[in-house]
Amino acid sequence: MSQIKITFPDGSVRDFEKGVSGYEIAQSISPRLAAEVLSVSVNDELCDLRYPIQTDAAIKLHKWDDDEGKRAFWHSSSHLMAEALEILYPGVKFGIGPAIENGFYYDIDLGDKSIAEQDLKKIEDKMLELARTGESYERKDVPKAEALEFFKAKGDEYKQELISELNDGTISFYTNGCFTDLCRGPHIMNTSVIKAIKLTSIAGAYWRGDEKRKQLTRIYGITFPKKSMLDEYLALLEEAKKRDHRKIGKDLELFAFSQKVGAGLPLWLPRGAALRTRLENFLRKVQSDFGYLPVITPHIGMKELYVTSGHWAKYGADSFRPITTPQEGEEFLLKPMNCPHHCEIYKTKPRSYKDLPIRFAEFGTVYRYEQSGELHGLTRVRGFTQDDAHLFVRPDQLKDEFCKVIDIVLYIFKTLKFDQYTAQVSLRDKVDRSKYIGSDENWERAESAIIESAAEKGLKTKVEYGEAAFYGPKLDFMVKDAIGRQWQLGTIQVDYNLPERFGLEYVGSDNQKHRPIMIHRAPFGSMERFVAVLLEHTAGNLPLWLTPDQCVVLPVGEKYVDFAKKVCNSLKKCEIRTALDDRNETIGKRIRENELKKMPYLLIVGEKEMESGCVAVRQQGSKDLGVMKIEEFANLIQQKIKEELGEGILPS
RNA sequence: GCCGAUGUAGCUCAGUUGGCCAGAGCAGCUGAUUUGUAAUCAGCUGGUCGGGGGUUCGAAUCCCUCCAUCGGCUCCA
Repeated sequence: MSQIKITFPDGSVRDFEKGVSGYEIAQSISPRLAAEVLSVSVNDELCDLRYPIQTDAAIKLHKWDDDEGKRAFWHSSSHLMAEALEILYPGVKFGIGPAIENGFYYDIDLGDKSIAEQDLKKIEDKMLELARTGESYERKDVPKAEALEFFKAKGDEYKQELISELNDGTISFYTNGCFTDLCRGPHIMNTSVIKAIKLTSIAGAYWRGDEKRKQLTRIYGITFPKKSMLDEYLALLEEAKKRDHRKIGKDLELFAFSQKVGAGLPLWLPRGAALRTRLENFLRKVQSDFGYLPVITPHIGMKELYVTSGHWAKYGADSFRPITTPQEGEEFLLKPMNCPHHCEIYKTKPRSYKDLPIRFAEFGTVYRYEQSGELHGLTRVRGFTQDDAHLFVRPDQLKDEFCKVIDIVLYIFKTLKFDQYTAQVSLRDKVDRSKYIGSDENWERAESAIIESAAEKGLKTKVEYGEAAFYGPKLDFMVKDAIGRQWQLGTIQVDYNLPERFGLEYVGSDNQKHRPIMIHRAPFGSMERFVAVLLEHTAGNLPLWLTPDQCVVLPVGEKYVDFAKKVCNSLKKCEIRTALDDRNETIGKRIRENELKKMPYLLIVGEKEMESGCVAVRQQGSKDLGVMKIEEFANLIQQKIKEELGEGILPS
């Protein structure tokens, strides 16, 4: 009997019989591990636990705690759901059914039947019933012809399409109970470990993500090896809902929407407007230090402007319709972006190489007719304000300027404690180049400028193809919301195309005309989306420098109102945003309400405080900081704000 | 735009199978109370049940349609 050497993640090596499976290895270590293990990596390749290992190998056993373990568990759960569906809806056809970040889904075609949310319980029950029988997941390698034949006989054209794109010899089937699926695997050993099941939602999803093809029914679900884990997960979702910026925005009176004004057109309420203005001023200061020149441009522009920029051809049909005038044939567009206006500012006079880089900045409000189903709170709206700027640079300045923009984005993220961001390099689609304008040569220059700048700044980036803007590649900064959805915030783009289309020029030291390169950039992305994500991150407990009110003074009773007013005035003199709550309510009620409004500090004043010229300080979240002099409290706030804002940033 | 769901007072929600003038708590208003660290008491006001159309003797409740919102898909200059 020949032996093979198995290396474990800790570096230890043990001998096993040739053909040993991951499951048997787990068993040899401990029965408990064998019970918990879900999949195995053999030489970094994910495998079934039953897979016989024939040569020396490094292995890693995956349990629930590993992403790989969860994936096998959820992927197997999607097959279990498919089996239940096949039993409950005979003749159902299957698209794809992968594991996702939280759970799994399966895309199905029910023909002329349909499925509604109330049917999910029935499917869950069937799944549980099947899971309890402990069906095993059996793998079988299948020749392509046989695989095609199988799904042809079954009448499932989706699987046939998938198989037709695979190479013969790489095709495998998995069977659990009466359900057999085309699948690469790996899967868990059997269904008995699936103890808790929740089918979460139904959605339409286009076959292969193509809106021109048939829409299938997608069923989302999640499963767990323990009932208590499902309960915890559901509780977590409930918690996340409390952080939803739409709820916080309403509760704290930051913004609102009105059907009459129109969907996706946010109304900033006084407290929200104050918050947003502070964010804008924060960035204005940084930009001023970095040599940006504020400009202001109108909210509309001639249609011709966008024909020149190429936006009309690309987006015209799906935009707000042009505005007409009493003048025959005259058409204006609500501006969907600021770049063309800024190009025209660049062109107001001849530019020398000595003038560059030129950086025009504007908090520019733009309007885009987003699809109705896409609107979402403040994160996806039809009217929003970009913290926009366009940098016109010489080729030799491109990388340095790009890096300085990265510095600004990272400074903002650091100040607001966004430490969980992804830097995404958004490039052209590898195959389909038809949706982009400009020469390959310019695109390649732009793409390498981004990649090199990101590398120079030591950014860990993820490259995504097909995510570029139509006129150029981007470096996008993505941040997640309360329930894990990714949103693009900051964006930096290199553009050789618009300068060409607008005929932008500068005179070089050689007295010849040259074309500048444009950098489009918006570190927040948009004020709306940034505020939304900020609210979800902080659960509405904004940093002190941003909150509408920093503290509120609560006189214990009528006799102390005058003193409370004095306290307010002294704090206002120290530029501390102070509110007074002298309503005829009990102190307990006023404390409760101000806590719910997320007021950072409550200053309670009564007899003792009045005599000693002090305030009793209570920090949001029931923390008693004791009694202190008014100046002492003012210092505390000012100190805290300094800490929040840090050292600031200047160009290096 | 597509699939699924939801829409009752400013907010959170009752109103199960169609049937007397549509309810509660909070908020608001009036009055009493003048308060020491998360809800003082009493009274009052407030809704063409998302809009429109239909079925019916009768509609918040059933049907159609439009709008908005929520979860996805597609899209995102």
